[in-house]
Amino acid sequence: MELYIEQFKALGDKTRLAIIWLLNSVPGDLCVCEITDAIGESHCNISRHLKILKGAKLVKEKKEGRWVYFDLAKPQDQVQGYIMQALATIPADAFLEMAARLQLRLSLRDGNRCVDGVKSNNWRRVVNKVNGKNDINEK
Amino acid sequence: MELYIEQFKALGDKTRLAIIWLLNSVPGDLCVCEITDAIGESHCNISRHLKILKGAKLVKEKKEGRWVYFDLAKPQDQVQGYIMQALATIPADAFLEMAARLQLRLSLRDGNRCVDGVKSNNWRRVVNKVNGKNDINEK
DNA sequence: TTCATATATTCAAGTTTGTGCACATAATAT
DNA sequence: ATATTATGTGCACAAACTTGAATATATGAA
Repeated sequence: MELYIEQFKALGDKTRLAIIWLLNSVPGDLCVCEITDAIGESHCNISRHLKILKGAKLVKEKKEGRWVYFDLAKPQDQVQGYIMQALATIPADAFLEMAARLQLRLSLRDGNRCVDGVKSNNWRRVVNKVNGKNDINEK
Repeated sequence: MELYIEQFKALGDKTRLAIIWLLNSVPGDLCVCEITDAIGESHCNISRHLKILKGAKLVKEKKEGRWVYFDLAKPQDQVQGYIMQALATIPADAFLEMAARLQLRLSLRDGNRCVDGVKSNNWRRVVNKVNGKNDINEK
């Protein structure tokens, strides 16, 4: 019961729902800095939100040296199973720009692993290149 | 998107989750005062929580004179469908006492409609009678 | 070792939320 | 009309939440 409340509370936030949606949009896991650049918020904020999601057992983390990868957690019971299904069903409408930024960010990976920190030079370069063609990531 | 956030936020509260559970535990609808007596909080608080749930389109209301009945809302899309399924799956464990109070409260109905206000004399009477036998509703 | 970097945490605002109290509204009864 | 009753709302305040800035931790590189 307490866990359900914690889970619903964790999901009642724009940034955290965005994180969940990002994790649903890829087959594997995502690095903290990839999530940060895709959403475009400060890294400390993303870190905090990830901690809340982890506390609610909605995501699980895997450490690889300095990098920390997050993925959706396996449902602990039937209730959470339905919650995860609901989350997987959320349409892309409100997340199109963010989804494009994530794909761009994932193109920087090497051997399917993240090799760029938050707001790296590589990231700035590809963003600028894409911005020259269309207005992705434009405010 | 905003609606999903509002729905998750609405569900991230102990009292509101209790209200949803009560509505799931009966085939029909429930009167405000029945919900209030079953949960055992102040009527104004229950009223406010119901307003929040209604704003999130999780419950719908039906007015009958002075009495206002609430019921679970029909899902507006597939996401809410899964959310409602999750809610319907929440186990009774944490709500046993409350469920017993609701059944007792519903026994006061006349013609399947509520005829007693919050903390009525009838309610006090049946609660005292039951308390004489076991410790339901005991603090 | 020292430095750089990915991530986490502490602190201090500012904001939101939950609740008790009193009062307001609306519908019924007398 | 007045009284009663079921429900809703405004106010005030405490608790919880969100966030930016700075700082800390931890891992790897040189």
